[in-house]
Amino acid sequence: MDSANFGNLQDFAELERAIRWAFENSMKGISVDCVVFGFHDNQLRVLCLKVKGSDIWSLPGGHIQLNESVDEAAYRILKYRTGLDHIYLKQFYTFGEVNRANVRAMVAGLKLPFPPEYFETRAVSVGYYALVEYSKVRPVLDFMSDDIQWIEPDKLPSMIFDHHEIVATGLKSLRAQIDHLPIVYHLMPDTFTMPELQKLHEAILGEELDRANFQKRILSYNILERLEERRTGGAHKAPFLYRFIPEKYQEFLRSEF
Amino acid sequence: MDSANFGNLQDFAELERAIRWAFENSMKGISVDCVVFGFHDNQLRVLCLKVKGSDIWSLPGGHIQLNESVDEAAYRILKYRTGLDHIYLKQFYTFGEVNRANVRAMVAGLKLPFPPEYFETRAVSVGYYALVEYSKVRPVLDFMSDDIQWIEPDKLPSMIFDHHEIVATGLKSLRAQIDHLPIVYHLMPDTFTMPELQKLHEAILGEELDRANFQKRILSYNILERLEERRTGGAHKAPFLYRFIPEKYQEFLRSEF
DNA sequence: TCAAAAGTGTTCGCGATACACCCATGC
DNA sequence: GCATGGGTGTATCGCGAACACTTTTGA
Repeated sequence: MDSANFGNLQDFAELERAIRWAFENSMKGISVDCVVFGFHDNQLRVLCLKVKGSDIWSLPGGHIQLNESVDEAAYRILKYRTGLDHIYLKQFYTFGEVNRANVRAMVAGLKLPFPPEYFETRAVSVGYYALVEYSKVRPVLDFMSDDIQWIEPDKLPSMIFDHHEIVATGLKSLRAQIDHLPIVYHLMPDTFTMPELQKLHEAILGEELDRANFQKRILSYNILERLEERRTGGAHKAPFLYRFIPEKYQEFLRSEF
Repeated sequence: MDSANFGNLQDFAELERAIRWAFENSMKGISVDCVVFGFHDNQLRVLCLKVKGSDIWSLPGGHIQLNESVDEAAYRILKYRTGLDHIYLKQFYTFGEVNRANVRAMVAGLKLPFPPEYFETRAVSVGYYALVEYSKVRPVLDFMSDDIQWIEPDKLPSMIFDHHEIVATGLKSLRAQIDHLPIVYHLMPDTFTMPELQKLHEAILGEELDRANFQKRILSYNILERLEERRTGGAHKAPFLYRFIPEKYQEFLRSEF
């Protein structure tokens, strides 16, 4: 085994080996938590895991292995949870309150075959937010989680530790970014219409935008290609389909800094 | 002893006790590093420590005690180094590359009376930047440092680990902040002239600003009080003295968000 | 034919920029 | 008096907000 992966474990012995491996090959007292944003039904949503045998939910997260950077840990955890590579990922804040995450207290009643030292009484967590295309994600459960859902940030259920605050802070960072960077193309399917893109921006910002001005602003970035096709089916004028041009996007980023 | 403090130690035995105490009462594998900005001689400067017995410099930093948050650790370290309380402090990034900080390798030749486990082969560091008033700081040396200097960010000497990158990233964050927040009042003395404030902004941004427009923009924030006095002595019209009004500043912050 | 929604053009106002002009001070 | 630099006013430009008008589509 060369990476912490608790999925598809055949039996308890194998699970125990995996946990032991993770303990021995990970940094202590520090972890990574990810706010994974997706867009579905005109709503911005966050990927949440239900902690097995409880009504508490958590964000996908995990420890940092000794042989990987913090960024790499975030990528690995996301690949494990979503099946996606090359995700847009951004570190936004590190959470370090003394009592924010007492794992040892949390697992105390579970009668696990490990000494208490395996679990931390305190951990600092580096928060990342990810932008993923909802339809491409195949959420993965494991021995710690018995449900996984896309939930709107303002309708979160009871969350473990300070994960509620982590989502709030991550959303704030995303909002601050979107004002001057068209990063949201990571959240859209390959082709989309201008009204669809506008709905995404509105969902992130939590406010309505002017149609005409939105269109002009986005097109002025010169990172979109208008296709010949249109999206038919609505009882109205068929909107054009657009596609992001990654090379132009890179060019735009360079011109900004 | 209730906090890590290596200053004014009477003898080696006491120093040894202090190090042992810090080892036993601190989180492992994680630390805090601070980019302390000051303004002097019309130059933005960063507080740097020279590592004892070497030509390598470092930023003020340290470990996080078990009973304090990461923010509190940063405040404690800064108070220890500068003597200042109530410093403006902002977390800006967490540095987590695998090989960024191998303390064990660094101290290997020093023949210290501690087993290797006392020193980390890997540490993640949470970066903070601080804004302080140069003239009020009384820099403090200790057993790890034999010089302390205010150095311009683009004239840094050889720095330990990735501290060069930490300064660069911190400066970038400060620049991004200053565009829409007049936070720099923490860097100025109680009273100052408009040209002096402009020099500070120019030093941070690395570019010249228009005098008239700068004045109008700053005054439009309504956080400055113009005093009756003027700064005399120059071979030219005597400029007005100004003072920041903390209450108005707080009011401005609230109106922005 | 009509309602709904997309596409496009025009106007307005504010804020940033550039720059002009006057004022005070030491040499 | 004059060079230097501070204080203030004004013209202009660009961008975003607001909104009107046209076009297309399914029902």
